[in-house]
Amino acid sequence: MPTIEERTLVKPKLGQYLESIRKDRHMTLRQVEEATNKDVSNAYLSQIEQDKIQKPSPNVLHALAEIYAIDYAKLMEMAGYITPSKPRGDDQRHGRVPTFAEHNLSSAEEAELLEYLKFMRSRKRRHDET
Amino acid sequence: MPTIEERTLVKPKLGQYLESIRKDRHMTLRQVEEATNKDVSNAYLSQIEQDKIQKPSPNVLHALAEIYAIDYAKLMEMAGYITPSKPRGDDQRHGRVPTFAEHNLSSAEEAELLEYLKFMRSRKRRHDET
DNA sequence: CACGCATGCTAAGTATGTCAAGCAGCTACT
DNA sequence: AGTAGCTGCTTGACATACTTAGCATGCGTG
Repeated sequence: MPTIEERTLVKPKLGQYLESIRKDRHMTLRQVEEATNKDVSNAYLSQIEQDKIQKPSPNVLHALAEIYAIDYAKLMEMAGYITPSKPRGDDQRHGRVPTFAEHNLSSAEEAELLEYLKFMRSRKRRHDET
Repeated sequence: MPTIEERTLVKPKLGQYLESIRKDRHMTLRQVEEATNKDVSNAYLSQIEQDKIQKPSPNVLHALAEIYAIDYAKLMEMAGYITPSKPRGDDQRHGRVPTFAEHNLSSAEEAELLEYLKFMRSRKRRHDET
């Protein structure tokens, strides 16, 4: 299936945008490579700027956003990712306050509890529901 | 300096988490595949749940977040992506929405989990083992 | 001129996300 | 027995992000 009218949907390309930003900051490809601590190699950045890479990974975009001091989410959008873009101040949907919220679960504990929950439920086949 | 030991740090894995959510929603791999309009194949979801995929693409995570009605940013974070909402600094006690909020725990399950948490912590006081 | 050497770029390779197809186990029904 | 339908899972192939080494051009020096 041909995608719907690619031509009319041509948005500002990620590559061009990134190149213009870099030029604006008066940086070379290798300077950016350095500045990002090799997170983005000069060769790779070149490919990105020429739109040879369709979707650079979010982490790469983040590195670039940081050193250029531009908006990470904007880059994500340009790259075709769906941005979380929810500064959602609104809280949980169900009024039920999660019991484990106050328990300061460490990540490891959380993992273990999840495991145990899985075990519990797998063992419970018979009478589900309350 | 990092307060916790990174090597033994076991975060709740993305796969484990996704599997528990799917089970909680009483869905099969293929149902999810259908629900996401084939954005996520059942085969691939299986691999994700078994942590055979290290970083599923954001778009895949978004599809899953949508049908499970869970937080996209949380999945992104779990997958190791940097989210626009800065997680700056080392936080081992992730402050975000608690994992168990999405699991529709029955009170019986809640009680049992609490008990198990108590047990875990009493056991860990002396020995911390994987 | 030649000799660096910095800049942007490319070619070829590696790593890994993703899918189509298919397999093993299980349940149920005739 | 079969056998049909789900279930989760694996495999083999492909697409593409990403790397490493190197190229070509320019731009200065001695």
